[in-house]
Amino acid sequence: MQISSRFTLAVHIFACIDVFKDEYKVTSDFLAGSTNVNPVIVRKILGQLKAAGLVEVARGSGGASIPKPLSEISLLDIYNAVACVENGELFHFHENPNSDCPVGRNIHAVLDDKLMRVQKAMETELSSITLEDIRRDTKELIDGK
Amino acid sequence: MQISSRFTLAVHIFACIDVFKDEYKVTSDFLAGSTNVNPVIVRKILGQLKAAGLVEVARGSGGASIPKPLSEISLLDIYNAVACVENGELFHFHENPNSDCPVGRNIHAVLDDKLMRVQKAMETELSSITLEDIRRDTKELIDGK
DNA sequence: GTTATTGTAATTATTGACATTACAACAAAA
DNA sequence: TTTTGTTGTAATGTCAATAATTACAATAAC
Repeated sequence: MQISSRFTLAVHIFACIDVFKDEYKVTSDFLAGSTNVNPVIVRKILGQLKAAGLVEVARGSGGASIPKPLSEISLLDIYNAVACVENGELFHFHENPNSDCPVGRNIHAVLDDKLMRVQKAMETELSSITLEDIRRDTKELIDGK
Repeated sequence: MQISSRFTLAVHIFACIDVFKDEYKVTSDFLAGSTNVNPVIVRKILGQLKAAGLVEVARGSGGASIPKPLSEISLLDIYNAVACVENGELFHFHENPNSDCPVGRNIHAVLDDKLMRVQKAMETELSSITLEDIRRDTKELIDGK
């Protein structure tokens, strides 16, 4: 299975909020229009980002905003906020290896640290990219430089 | 979503084949016993590993074996063989960003290379671990050192 | 108060994972 | 050559996650 599109959606949402913050009120309907997903899905993602303190959402009056510098929000923050993997574990281990078998009894101990290393490598790379990078590259493309 | 347990299952299967190769005929039923998953699932995984040239399976007479040195089979080889992610793409991108929106039109171009970097970081780490590492650590635990 | 919007529940469709039953194809031993 | 054990594969079922959609109460500004 792939990592849920909630993640790329969330990044798209951040890019929109930043790009359009001065021109429009960036509502869930507006964001649904740009991402082409249902407004309710957008609101769920905004809810998760809000719970992580990464966005502010104006109830009633409407509109989302980003309450801190883009350089302080990494793709890892977003990845964690939208909870793409259960328990934060990238690999799904088969549930009940047979403990009566020498291999089944030890497979977890053998594999766990290695899988963790792989996961950390991925998360480290995610944490090295921030929304400021996204903003810069998006602006460059939009301005057609 | 997490990466399918087919991956950890496959590694478990390799460990079993190696550990028990001299004592038992390692059949799909035997492997099903150690992993605690259905023998048909084991056969499907063995089929994928066989297609990738990572195992040999004796039709009729039964039993699986590993046709090359453990040090030449990496976790990345296994990961690719069992096809845990579609198209080899770790991240599922939302399908139809609105091309009438400056952000929707450019989000792919902005994100693709960054996501690829993250994916490569993970795959590089996977490729640095081989079945020889698994064999060594498994043996150490089984022998109680 | 009217209006626009958010937060959330409920329902549905679709997809992948994994389990399970069943059986033909196959290979080796009796 | 029949018997036995095994593989490969199809068909079916269950379960969980994703995502779309409808509906509506709670909220905030005008």
